[in-house]
Amino acid sequence: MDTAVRLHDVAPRRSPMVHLTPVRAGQTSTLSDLLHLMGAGADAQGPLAGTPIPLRFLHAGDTLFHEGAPAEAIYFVRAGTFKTLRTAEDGYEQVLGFVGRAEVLGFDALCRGRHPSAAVALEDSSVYVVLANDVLSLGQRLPALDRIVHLAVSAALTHRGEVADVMAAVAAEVRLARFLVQLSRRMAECGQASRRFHLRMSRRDIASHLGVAHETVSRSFTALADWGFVRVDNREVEILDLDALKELSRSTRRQVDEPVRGHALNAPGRLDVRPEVRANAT
Amino acid sequence: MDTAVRLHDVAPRRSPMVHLTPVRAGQTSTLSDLLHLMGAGADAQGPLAGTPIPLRFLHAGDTLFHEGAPAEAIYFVRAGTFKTLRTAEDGYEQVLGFVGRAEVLGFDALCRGRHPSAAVALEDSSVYVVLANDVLSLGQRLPALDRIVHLAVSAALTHRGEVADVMAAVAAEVRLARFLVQLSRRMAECGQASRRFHLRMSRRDIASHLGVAHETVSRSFTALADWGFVRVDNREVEILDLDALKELSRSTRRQVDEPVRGHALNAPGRLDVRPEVRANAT
DNA sequence: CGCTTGCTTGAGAAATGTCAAGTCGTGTGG
DNA sequence: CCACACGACTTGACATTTCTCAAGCAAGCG
Repeated sequence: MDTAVRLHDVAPRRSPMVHLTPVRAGQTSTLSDLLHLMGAGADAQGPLAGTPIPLRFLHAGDTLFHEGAPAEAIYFVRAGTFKTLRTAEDGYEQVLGFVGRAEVLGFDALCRGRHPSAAVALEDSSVYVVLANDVLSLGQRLPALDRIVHLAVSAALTHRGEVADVMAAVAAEVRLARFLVQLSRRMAECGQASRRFHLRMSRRDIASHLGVAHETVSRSFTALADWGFVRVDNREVEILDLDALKELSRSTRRQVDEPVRGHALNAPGRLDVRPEVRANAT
Repeated sequence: MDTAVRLHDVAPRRSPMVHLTPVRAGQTSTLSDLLHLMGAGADAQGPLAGTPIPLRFLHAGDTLFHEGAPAEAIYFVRAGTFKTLRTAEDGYEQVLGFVGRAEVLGFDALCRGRHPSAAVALEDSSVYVVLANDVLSLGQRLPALDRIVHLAVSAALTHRGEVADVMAAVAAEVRLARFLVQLSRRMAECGQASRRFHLRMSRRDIASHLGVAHETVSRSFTALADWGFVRVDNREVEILDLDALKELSRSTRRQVDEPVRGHALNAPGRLDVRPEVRANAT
């Protein structure tokens, strides 16, 4: 009770305007800066290192690119967070995922020439803009760029694969648990606090991403909090028991037949791990 | 009734051993062949065009690479079909997607050095093997290779984005409809028959991919057939009314608030479009 | 010929979707 | 500075759907 401060004032309400290399809107940065961001600082040498790379600044809610827009460029997130989404005819927004620092955006547009999904900033953000044509031509002359593109895209592909895991869980609390564990891990990878963080996205966005109704997300948050796994205050989340959260996220759809030739010790429904859970619900 | 032949004997039960450049198991092909497969035949010139590219042949059920295996290479599907999946601790297989001809496999392993997912052949198949190291080095010397890698990966990213759409639908029939529409479109893109085809995957695989129980997939198939949208015989599927199927797949989770500023003409639940549906169920 | 695997169908229980109401916080405008 | 409106979030109650368990059928294989 005393270890944790009031969750309210932990994170700034808006755009924690990160302090990086002092660059202002409209100003361009260099290829060297981009390589540094992507962790390829060692390769940031050579004659092309000074090649200017445009920056683009966005405010919370701004759209980086719309669904269906022509593929002009790919983007590397320098600061901030984005959501990628597809909008159905009736206006329903299907959130495909959330993208943060040092991740790539818009690469999926290359194959068809148009963006299959849109990207919207969830907070004040900035991105490096690499024109679609330059991706190949620059990459040919500077292997380091080619390399970071490969790595970033590979990571994006991995990340989108994890979406299926999140959406496949039967119970809504499991989906949320998986989402939080994933988020926590990604925060840690970015060098940020992984036990307590500020959700940049709304409940509705999370709901869409998990494939459930937003009311269910609310209820699931409450459930996780009741079980003592997390502490939630609006968009402020503190993970109290990461192990329990991971254990919960291991709950899978029961594999009906083919009882895992060998040991069947972990076969029974994982959901019963926490009897209190369903018991309290009664 | 007479237009359609008996569905049984339409497609071969096993491996329709495509007749391409006559290559036998163990034999290696050339970079030029790979470029041709990927639709970059025009660029299949130059001194490196003769660079040997190993081929690998797999039987139905064979594993191309396991989850967690070191990233040794990426693969381009020359013939056949694969499923990519992640296996949970209790043995549940989460199917991430299905990959066919001219598509890339294993690229998501580059960023971490290990395959985050496994790939299993659903029929007798063959793939071009490009070693992880060669992806960069060869790509540097041969822009055409770099290009097809970019395009193929972009397509893979797009494809994984569509998985969310499939899994997000509320009703199971809608998920199946979206899956079938997607499959039909991809078949067409490969130059194959898009109105009638043979499912290479089991009901269980489909179920995992859609995020529902396999019994529900069965019921959904029956439902689609009852409505006259498709005709199903085991794994043989014939699409009778593609428009209806597309219409059904447009059903989205109802967008509760923010009634799409402007026109709300298409707001009401799409599911009521087919009254017979729920009516017959009673 | 029996076995295994894949698929279908049925029935009950449990979970979520949906609709509805109400709280809270924020930004706007008087 | 305050009142107000608006959006985000929470919680409740009910209908609906799916999950789960079970049984049965058909086909392929040893």
